[in-house]
Amino acid sequence: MRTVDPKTGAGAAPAVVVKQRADARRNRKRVLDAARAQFAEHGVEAQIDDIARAAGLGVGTVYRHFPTKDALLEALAADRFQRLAEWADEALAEPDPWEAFCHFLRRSAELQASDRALSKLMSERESFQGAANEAARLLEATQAVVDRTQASGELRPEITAEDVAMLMCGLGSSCGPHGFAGKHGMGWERYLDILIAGLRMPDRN
Amino acid sequence: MRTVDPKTGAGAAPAVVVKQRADARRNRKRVLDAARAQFAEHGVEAQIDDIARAAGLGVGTVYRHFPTKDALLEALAADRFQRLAEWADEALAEPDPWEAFCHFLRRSAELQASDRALSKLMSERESFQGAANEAARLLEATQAVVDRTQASGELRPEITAEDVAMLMCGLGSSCGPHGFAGKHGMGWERYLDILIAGLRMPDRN
DNA sequence: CTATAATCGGAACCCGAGTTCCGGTTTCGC
DNA sequence: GCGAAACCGGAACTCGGGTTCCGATTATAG
Repeated sequence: MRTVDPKTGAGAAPAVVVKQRADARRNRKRVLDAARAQFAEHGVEAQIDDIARAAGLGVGTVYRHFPTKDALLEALAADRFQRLAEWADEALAEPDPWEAFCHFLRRSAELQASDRALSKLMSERESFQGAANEAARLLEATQAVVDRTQASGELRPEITAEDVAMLMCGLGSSCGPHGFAGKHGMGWERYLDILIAGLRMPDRN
Repeated sequence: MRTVDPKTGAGAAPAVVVKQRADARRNRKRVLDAARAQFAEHGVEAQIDDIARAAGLGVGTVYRHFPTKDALLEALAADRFQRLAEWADEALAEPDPWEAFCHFLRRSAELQASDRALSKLMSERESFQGAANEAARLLEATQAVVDRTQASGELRPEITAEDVAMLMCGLGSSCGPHGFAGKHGMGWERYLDILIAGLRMPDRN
């Protein structure tokens, strides 16, 4: 029987998964779900043991599916990037460019602020080895939204997708549950409002 | 001989330091300097051993002056907060309120972006036990600058000192040497420009 | 100069968290 | 059903990094 290299399987492409036992597939999902929750709540310092317990499994099982803590993190990151990229695509389909742009930012901000680990990963990790493709795709999709909004004359022309990513990273770190804003009972909305005002063409504000 | 409780001595108030041997005083400063450099470069995960080596001292010496890694971090944080607060005070003395406000932000941003540990501390730490006073003073001083700038009609009226702090925390995490911006070769200037535009009264942009 | 106490250095200790290992269990093709 | 191949659980291992300890060293009072 051909087995799947866990390293590859842990990445994103669900393409070549060959013949995995039913319980294994089920448990992989459990691990992923538990890990997402734990990382979101405790940040990257969430412990594998806790993830395993939350998933109702042993640590060994976690490690069989994801050879390393980093691999697990990357798998989740890839997931997130993918979702964000989808949202960017959806924004392209909305009628009003500026509205779409804001909506995209709003959804992203909400996601970022609710997940302590993700923002840290995005703003701190040296590279997203396992999620590099997804990250690139997200940036691309974001650029499309930026371009469209600029074409409508509502967004400053010098803004790039990288700027948006950078700003959203900042939002994640300072508005997350353990960030400065979180500690002072402020929401990410304030941050986003200021940011959006800064991005918009001066004559439209 | 009355000895100084290291815990107290490690804080900020240099008031009651009674009779410390000259070499001890000298070494304390060395530790502080080395720690500042190491933390700035490597973030909070800089190691005590490395700090000691950089200071040309043994680890024991470091621990005699600062009973814990956290205490050391707090001492440095207090320092930083104090400097920032001074800058805020200086801003109050500059003639043009808006210029002064921007200058203050610019200096702060530069400091934040150059120090990996500081921004993490500010945006992530549960509480600044040892630096709580300094943090409060900084917030107060910042509020004064904000008030003055708002009075001049150049800064949006709903902005608070907390907003400014939150935004600068975000800048620190995403524009530091290891943040998103740093990895993409972007500077903190872009971030700050957008931010300032978002803070300014719409009719002045 | 000498005594004494503060200070220094760094090897050793400790502990937490990621990772490995292997006997027992479950699934699936025949 | 049956047996082999996967898979599971969780105790045990490893290792890095903060912290402690104590004999050697050095500064200061008298």
